[in-house]
Formats: sequence, C-alpha cells, structure tokens
Amino acid sequence: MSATLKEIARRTGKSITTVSRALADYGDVSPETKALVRRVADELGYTPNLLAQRLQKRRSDTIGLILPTFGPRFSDPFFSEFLAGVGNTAAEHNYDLLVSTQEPGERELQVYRQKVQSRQVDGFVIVRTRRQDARIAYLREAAFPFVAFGRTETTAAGDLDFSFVDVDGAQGMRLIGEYLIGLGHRRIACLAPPPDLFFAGPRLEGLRQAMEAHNLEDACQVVLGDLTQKGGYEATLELLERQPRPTAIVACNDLMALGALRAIQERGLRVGEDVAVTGFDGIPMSEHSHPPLTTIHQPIYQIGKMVTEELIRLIHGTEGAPRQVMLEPELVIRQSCGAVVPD
Amino acid sequence: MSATLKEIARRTGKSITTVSRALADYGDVSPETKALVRRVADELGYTPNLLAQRLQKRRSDTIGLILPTFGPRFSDPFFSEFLAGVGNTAAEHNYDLLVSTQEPGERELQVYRQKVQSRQVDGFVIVRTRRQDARIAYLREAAFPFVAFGRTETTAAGDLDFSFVDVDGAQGMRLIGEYLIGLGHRRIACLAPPPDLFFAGPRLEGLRQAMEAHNLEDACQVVLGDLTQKGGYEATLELLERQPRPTAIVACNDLMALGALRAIQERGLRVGEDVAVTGFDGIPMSEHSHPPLTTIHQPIYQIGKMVTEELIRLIHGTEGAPRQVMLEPELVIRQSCGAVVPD
DNA sequence: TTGAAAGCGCTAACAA
DNA sequence: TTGTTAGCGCTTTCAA
Repeated sequence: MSATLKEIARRTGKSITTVSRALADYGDVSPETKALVRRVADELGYTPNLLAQRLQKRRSDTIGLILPTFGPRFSDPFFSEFLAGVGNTAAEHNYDLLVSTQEPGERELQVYRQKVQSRQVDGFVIVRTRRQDARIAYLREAAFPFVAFGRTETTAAGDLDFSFVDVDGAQGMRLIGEYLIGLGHRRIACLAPPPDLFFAGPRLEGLRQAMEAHNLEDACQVVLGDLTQKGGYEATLELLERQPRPTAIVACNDLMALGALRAIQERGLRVGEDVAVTGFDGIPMSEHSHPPLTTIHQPIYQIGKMVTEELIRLIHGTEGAPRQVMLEPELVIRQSCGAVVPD
Repeated sequence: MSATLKEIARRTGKSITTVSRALADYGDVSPETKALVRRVADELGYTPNLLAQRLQKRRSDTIGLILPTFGPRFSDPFFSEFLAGVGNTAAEHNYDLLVSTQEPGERELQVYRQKVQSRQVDGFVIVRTRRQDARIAYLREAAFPFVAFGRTETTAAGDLDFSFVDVDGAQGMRLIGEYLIGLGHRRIACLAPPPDLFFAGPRLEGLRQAMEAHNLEDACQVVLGDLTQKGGYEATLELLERQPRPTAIVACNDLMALGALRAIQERGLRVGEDVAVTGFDGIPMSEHSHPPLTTIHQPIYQIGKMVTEELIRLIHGTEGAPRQVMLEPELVIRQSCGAVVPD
C-alpha cells in the first residue's frame, strides 16, 4: 500500500541507507539529496512501516491498559474519562494505547506476562489497585515499567517503591465525615467497596477517624457493595429497614451513591431531608443526579494524564526515584445532604 | 528478556528454522526434536516476539478503535460497554485493540490515514457514524477493512456498500411515539442529537411518523441537544417554559433523558405524572435513575461483539458481500412515563 | 556525502 | 526430517 524505502531508493537512484537518513534529517546528507528524497517520498505518500521500525528499535511505543472488569460486561463512567486522559497523553507523546479487558483472577496475570514477554507494550498503567496486588508484584519483579493509579498495602519495607498517583482517600472521607457530623448527623452508614481493593482501607478508616473524633465510633454501620448502582441500591434498601434508621449514607463511590438515591426515593423518603447521601469520585453523573450529589471530586482526566506522563518518563529510562503523587481530595457540596449550598 | 529462537537453536544444536517449525507443530519435525525444542523453550520461558512475527506476516493483528470525543474530556457509559464487547471479542480471536481518542474534524482523518499507512492496525471499528462520513469514505476508497456501528446517508447507489451493525432507530422511535400517544400524550417534545450524526435522521423521522399516523404532525417540538446530561437538562428547562408545556419529552439518548429528569424535578414537577420522559440506548444508568427510565434498549455489548467478529472476517479476506445487520429495537417500559408497568 | 553489509526476530520456499 | 537461504522494512555501524 504505502511505499517502502526500497521503492524510494529505486526511484531516486540512491541507496536505502541514504534515503533513510535523508528522511530522518541526518546532517551528513546533502541538501539536494534530501530535497529529492523528500519530494519522491511525498509523491509516493510514504509512511514508515511502524512494525519494522519497532522491531528494529526493539520498542513497541505502546502503553498497555488492562481494565479489570466484573463479569464480561463493563460499564463505568469513571474509566471512560480516565481512558481519555491516558489516550490523549499517550498520543501527544507518540505512543499507542493498547486496551484490553480482563477479569481479576488467574488469567489476568497471564495476560500481563504475555504482553510483557512478547514485547507488545513498553509499559503498563495499572488501575484499581488491590491491597495485595499480584500485577504489581509481577511487574516489579520483572523490572518492567508501570505506574499505578492507586497504591497497595505496605507489609514490608520497600513495598511501596513504585510510581503512583492517588487521591488521599482517608482525608477525603474525613472531610465527608466532618461535614455530615457538622450537619448534625449521628447515625452514619457506609457503603463499602470490596475489601480486596486497596482504596477500601483508607476510605473506611478516614470515615472511622472522623467519627471517633466525635466519639461516634460505634455509630457507624458498614455494608459491603460492589461499586455498582445496583449494589448501592440493594445495600441501601437493607439499611433503610434497620431501626433506628441511619440519617446519612456515605457511599465509597458515586455509582453506589446513585443507587442509594434511588432506593431512598423509592421508599418514599426525601434525600437530604430524611436521609443524606454522599458519594466519592465526582463523575459527571454526580452533578446531574436528582438531587445533585455531594461528593469528593477526583480529577480523573488529570490523573490519567499524570500517570501516563510518569510512565513515559520511566520508559525513557530516566533515572531517579519513583514519583509518588498524592492528590488532595476536594469536597464538592451539592444538594444530597440538604440544600445547604455554600456560596 | 525473553529468549529468541536463535538462543533455543544454539542450546538444542538445531537450526533456527527447525526450532521455529517445532514450536509451530509442523508435521515434518520428528517427535524427539519437537520434545527437545519444547522443553528448552519452556525452560527459557520463550515467548515469540510479536513485533517480529507481525513484520514477517505483514499483519498487525490489531484492531483500531478511535473514539470521537467532544472536547478533550470524554465520559460516556455507552462506550465503555461497547469497548468491552469489542475488546473481549478481539482478545478471543487473538487480536489486540488499539484505542485512541480524537475529536471529529480535520485531524481526525489524518489519524486514520496514518494508522492505515503505517500498518498499525488491520482494520477499524467505526462508531458514531455521520450522515456524510469522511472516515468511511476514506476507508472505502483505500479498500481498508472496517465495520461501522451505524450507517451513513445514501446519496448515490452503492453508498451503503459496507458492513455495519445498527439498531433500527426509526422503528425504535415509532415504538416510543405509539406508546406515548397511546398513553394520551398529544404535545410531545423531542431532544434531538446534533444533526450531522446519522442516527439523528431516522430517530426524528420515526417519531414524526408515529405522530403523523395520529394527525399530530404539528404538535412535535424539536430542540437540539449535545447528547450529554447537561445538554438534556438545559434543553428541558427551556421546553418547560413554553406555553402550553409539552406533556412528554422524548430524548434521543439516555444521557439527555437523565438531564431532563433532573430539570423536571428541579422545577417541582413530577416525572411520569406532569411530564413523561423517554430515553434511547438502555445504558445501565437508565435502570437506576429516579424514576427508572422508559427507553429503547440497544444491546451494546452484543453490538461490539458482532461488529468485531465481522471485522475479523473481513480482515481474513473472506470473500462475499458486506454484512449488514439491522437489529430490532426493544422498548423497555419503566416508570418515567407513569407507573404503568406491564407484567 | 554515500553505500554496502549486518542485523532486529521471525517465517517460508527450497534443497538436501 | 533438517538446514540453507532469502526476506519482511527498517536503522546503524563501518568503510569508501
């Protein structure tokens, strides 16, 4: 389809080598030759064969992103925005983005291993880190470049010796807790994430700390959810049965919070008056739910960007310590805890 | 990192060719040699270098998917599920999925052209087709494999001579229209998509037909939206000002319908009683909004799967006409048009 | 300033 | 049954 160096060489009467160097703008090619080669290349609509270039350079110029799905299907507004951040940044740096989806489990690690060994990608972006994360353990051991969105648990010194970007979940939940307690809430329930996910720890802990600071440590009821609206909906229905009923429901992500809104409204209760609800993430939907959701905003697109830039830095072999970025969470107050909207 | 054929050849005392054929399980290699080669390959943890394989085969074994974004950011639950369908199917067939994001416009076509010419991908999945779609025009002209989710407008014979999967939008909107009219609605407003998108045509037309069939052709008010919740919210606020107010709002996608729900509720009106709302897509969120949304369900994950399977068929050069699949839309009745829920 | 030659790691036609 | 040779399209010594 597209021409090759060989063809250009034939037409210009130059050697393949000279053509290659002319196009790469080497200093040791005469201006006339360069001009000639470029003209012919343009005429033929020459585009280098990336497969060949990559084989030669032994770099794939590709970043891998394996999305952990639950079940074969997968729908998470959170990741589409993250994906855009990663994708756009990769493109800016002339990297491709290889995306695949894979449920956590046995096969997951095989996929990573296969991509590493076959040199399909130069580095990985890891999302949804777990307390003990086999993906990270493997990549560290293989000394393969990666950057995580999120951390892992520290069980030994050096455990956390890798680049990551994370939002301070403990601090975020402290903000939420303080806010609710300040509004007068005492019976606060929490919709918690699957406990193997790393962020479950700090988020629950942050809420606990806020409550403890007000001597409410026993007042917190934790119910597990699966991070989906359905999960949040079902868990909330259950919570609403309890006597006494919690006055506030703190969801560990927005999707579950949206499910909670629906459960509360279906039971004929008013969100923000009978029961307050908070989320975590700040997905676009949180702004447009009814009522709009008080939540902790994470700059997902930006995080995708930061993670990718750091990964490219690592791939380029820049020496130096891993970079660890902890972002300050931002409390966004909307109407789901009552129409108390600050100026 | 991983060993090469050369290394295995050295260790087994065989030639590179023999090793290659042993691993590929050719019939003309002795069982002993095969066993030996495999053992050594396993010991070394051999994984073929895909870059080299691909250069040799002149195939990238990669499918391209370029997501059209509005603005640099991008959040659409619709695409994440589609992505999963494409990604899982590609993986089943040992294809990689190359994803990038690109706003429609000048540069978009460059990106396609570049990926085609540099042989980065073997084929494209096209989403969000437009009435006149430059991407499709280009790929057809270049005779490069692609499959579209959605169609384009026919202006000349043969225009539509490519493989696609689509949901019959006109039929879907007819179902919506008939349903609402059957409920007694007469003043029906429509939140329309940007008119350059192909699906805008059939969907508006379907609604118009339904209304015309009941002599309501002048009663339909169309307001443009940008397919986001925000767009649906703002357009609905405007509609609610009108006198007389529409009694039903038909959104051309779920996201806008969700925005409409919020606008209606903010104005103190009741969804389903004062104003009915319908969506289109059947995203997971539609089931968990308050109230749950009556909508047309599109099997997004399945569509991603079908599109990808057809693309792989095309890439493998199977002769035969393009395959065009038109899926029947399915009306899903929930509570957003009143609590009339069928058994 | 240019070109011949080697090689990235693999597959395949052909000969032995 | 095996190995030699050639080549995918490119980059990069090295020698001229």
